[in-house]
Parts: sequence; structure tokens; C-alpha cells
Amino acid sequence: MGRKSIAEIRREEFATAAFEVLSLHGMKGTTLQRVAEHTGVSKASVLHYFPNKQNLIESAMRRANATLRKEAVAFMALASTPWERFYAIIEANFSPTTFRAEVAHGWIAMCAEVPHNPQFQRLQNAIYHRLHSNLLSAFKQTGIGDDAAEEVSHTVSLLIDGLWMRCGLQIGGLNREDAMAQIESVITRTFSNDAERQAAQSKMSALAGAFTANRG
Amino acid sequence: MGRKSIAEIRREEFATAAFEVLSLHGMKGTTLQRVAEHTGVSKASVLHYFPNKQNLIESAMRRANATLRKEAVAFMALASTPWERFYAIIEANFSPTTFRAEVAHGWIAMCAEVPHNPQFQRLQNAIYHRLHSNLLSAFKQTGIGDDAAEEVSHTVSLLIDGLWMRCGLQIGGLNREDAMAQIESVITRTFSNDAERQAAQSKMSALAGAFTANRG
DNA sequence: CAGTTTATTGACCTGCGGGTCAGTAAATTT
DNA sequence: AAATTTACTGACCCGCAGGTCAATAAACTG
Repeated sequence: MGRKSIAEIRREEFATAAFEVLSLHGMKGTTLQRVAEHTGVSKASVLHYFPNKQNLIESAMRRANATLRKEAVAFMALASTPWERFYAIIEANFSPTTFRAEVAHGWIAMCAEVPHNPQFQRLQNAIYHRLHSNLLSAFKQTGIGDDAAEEVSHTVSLLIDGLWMRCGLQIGGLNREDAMAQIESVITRTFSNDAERQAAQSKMSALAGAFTANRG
Repeated sequence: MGRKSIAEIRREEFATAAFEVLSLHGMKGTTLQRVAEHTGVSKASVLHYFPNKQNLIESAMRRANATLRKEAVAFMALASTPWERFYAIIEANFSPTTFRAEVAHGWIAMCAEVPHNPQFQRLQNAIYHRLHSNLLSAFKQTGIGDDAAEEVSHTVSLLIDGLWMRCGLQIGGLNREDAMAQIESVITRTFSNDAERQAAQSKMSALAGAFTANRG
């Protein structure tokens, strides 16, 4: 079971290609022609696997999201304490493989479509709620109190959104280290800079580094 | 001097109309036809005042930005202390007239184009730098130290970006009060909750309220 | 009032992108 | 090997959006 049909594999190829084209050329520049070229087939071939362009792009976004989620789950599995879980979330959101300008472009392009596409709206909502509930459960278990946990979760998720935005707009040559430092600065101002937290941070940082290195 | 020619007035009309259409229908849905309809003229008339669509939309964004900036300057003029200046910035960024989902849609639509349009890139950069330098100068004068001021300025501008994003995506039914409360929560966690700051906040809140009420 | 500029428009052209379709080649099935 | 399903393609159609243009109406100028 779980064996993928050849058609399913092809669909995934096209979906990832579509996301890449979207990242490179924006929503307007993402034509069936270009997606086809990008995979070396004809336009009609793409339509053989997808009923229409909208469906293709929706699949592309779902696929991209699934990839991110997979990595996040892998990181999460390496964490055993609340603070480690928190830093697992951070590492996942700023993983070198995903926190890149091109990916951010794709993401922002989708955000711009959210008001006119219920599918995108649902996806965006799901992404947001997953992030929030992950953050919340981690913070709650640090023992800072439920209300504080709620507040900090909101703050962190807002910061993440802002940082991705800025990554896409390429403001201030933001890289992943800067981004994580920003989050860390807020966390440090909020919580006392205890040793346990610092240990969790460096542990997850090292694990994440090893994890991504194993695949390059 | 400063007298506007009738043609200039017309151009502004079309530009604001274009921004409204952009907010309602997104970049793809913003056609010359629709902009024309929205002002009750023919498509060709729009092209009489603008060389092409791109120029029209760029003018629309510049115009929208100019409007926001005008309001920000007005708020700023009402502030006399550093903390009042800070809250003037906040009030301006979350003014009821501007912090609305439709406006956020327009803004996000522009952000999505930034990678493919140098004009938008420049505009976005200008907006960001103005916000940052305003925040920075206000924070520096509160006497928290230059390094801390830099850090907090970054944090606040990131939060503002994130909040506008979330406003556009309409996640969690975010309204302007929630947004400002989020910022306040971070500020409170960072600084001691002194009376001077609280006074500044309520003063600017009242002034901003009076200011906007005077024009409805 | 004659002449000139300006405003506005409908008709038209062009290119392009989404989507259909019938046909061909390749793979699978029986 | 024959039949049938699947993969892929070029040719074609349609609609639409951007942009041009010539014509008309209105405003301004001397």
C-alpha cells in the first residue's frame, strides 16, 4: 500500500515545477506553456494530468506545503523538551532549504490570491493554525502560564510572517541567521535567559544542521 | 503655485480608482476595462491619461502610499515626546481608515509583484526605511540605548508587517484593536510599564480618534 | 466667431493564454 | 499478436486584455 502510481508521480513532478515557475515568474507569469517548458513537455501534456490551470496551481501549493510540513515533523521528532520543541519549530520555519527568497516569492504570490480563491484561503488557514497550535503547546509546557503562552505564540507567529515577507521582498539582505536572531532577541527580552533554553537552542540548531547536511 | 491642473486631478482620480479595483479584484482582475467602468468612462479614456497599464498601477500605488504618509505626518505633528511619537507611528499604521482588509489586499498584491517590478521594489524599500527610521529615532530618544532601540525598532516593524499580512488574509478576524494590543503586549514585555508611556499612548489614541472623526 | 487644443469614445488590431480535440506512439492487458 | 488503455502532441479555437487610431464633441483662445 502507499505505492504511488506512475501518474501520481508525474502529477507531483508537474506540481513542483509549477511552484518553481510561480516562484520565478509570479502568478501572472505562470503560464501552462512555461510550466510545460520547465519540465520539457508540451502544454497539452500538463493538461493531461490536471483538469485546468487553477487545479495545477492549487496542487503546487499543497505540495510545497506538504514538503515543509514533512521537514517540520522530522525536526519535531528530534525534540524532547518544550523548549526543544519550540526551537524545532523555529529551525523548521527557517531551514536553509526553505527560507529562501524564491520560496518566499511563491508564498507571497499565493497570499495575494487568498482573497479570490477559497482553496488558498483554507490552506493558508490550516498553515496558520498548525503553527499556532504547535507554538502554543510548546510554550504552555514551559510553565509560563496559559495566558502568557497565548500572547507569546501570537507574537512569534507574527514575527515569522513578517520575516518571511521581508525575505521575499529582500529588504535589508535578510538571511536565516538574521531572522532567527530577531526571534531570539524577542524571546530573550520576554523570558529570562536561562541555561536550559540556551541548551535547547544549540541542541536543535546542531540537530537541524546535521539533518539538512545529510541530504545535500 | 502648487495649483493642480485639471489633467492632474483626473490622473489622481484614475489612480485611486485603480487602487480600489486592485484591492477588490487582485492584480489579475485589474483590467483597464474595470478601472474605466469604476470611474464611469471608457477604457480609451484611461489610456488618454496614462501611457500604459503598468504606469497606471504604479501611479496608483504611489498615490495610495502618499495618502498614508500624509496621515502619518499629521499624526506625527501632534506628538511632542518620544513615546508620543512612537504611538503616533502606531496609530498611523493602524488608522481605521487604512487598516482594512481591502487596503491590505492591495498592499499584498503589490508585494507579490515586487520581485518583477523595480518600481515597486523601490517604493517598498522607501516605505520600509521611512518606518524604520521613524521608529528608531523615537526609540533612541526614550533613552533605552542605541542598540536596544535598533532591536526593538526591527521587532516592531516586523510585527506591523505581520499584522498587515494577517489583516489581508483575514486570519482570526483581526481588527485594529487586536493589532495594536499585540504591539502593546510586546512593548510592555520589553519595557517597564511606566506611567509616562501609558499617558503617551492614551493621548495619541485620543488625538488620533478626534482627528479621524473630524473627517467622516 | 474661427481656430486650436483637449477630452472622450467606439472600432479595431494583435498577441497570448486557457482549454479542446483528434490523432499517434507507446505501454499493458488478455 | 490483437486489443485496449495510457502518454503525449500539434493544431486549432475562443475570449479577452492591452494598446492604437481616427473621429467627434467640448472647451478654450485670439
